[in-house]
Amino acid sequence: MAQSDFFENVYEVVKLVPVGRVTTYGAIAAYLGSKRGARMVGWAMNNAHGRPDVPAHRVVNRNGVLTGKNFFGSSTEMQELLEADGVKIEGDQLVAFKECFWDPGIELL
DNA sequence: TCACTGACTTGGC
DNA sequence: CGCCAAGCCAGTG
Repeated sequence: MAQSDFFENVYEVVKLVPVGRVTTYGAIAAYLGSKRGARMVGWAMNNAHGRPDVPAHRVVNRNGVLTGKNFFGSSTEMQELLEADGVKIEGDQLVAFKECFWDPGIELL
């Protein structure tokens, strides 16, 4: 395994996120079986930098805020990528986040 | 081997 | 309504 099955699992879920949709750390963590393990998802995203196939910009916190935008090349790069996907951002926060939310535990069910 | 940290979440004050 | 503290999992020092 590259890093861990946990990380690989997170990558696959994020890669499965359709364009124009977003998911949350908690949703992925819950999908993996660890609701509180949302932190690990963020950690996986950090490792995701070596995975260009993993659109980490489509992963936000439960509030729909681009928490990890600072981890990107530019603080606005995450927002630009999301807007390019067709998502609207306002004040580092997702607009109509509920409508754009993509839950793997439901969509992939 | 133990301890700390971290892109979160939830609850309490 | 806003801030603080605790919990969880895995990786790195």
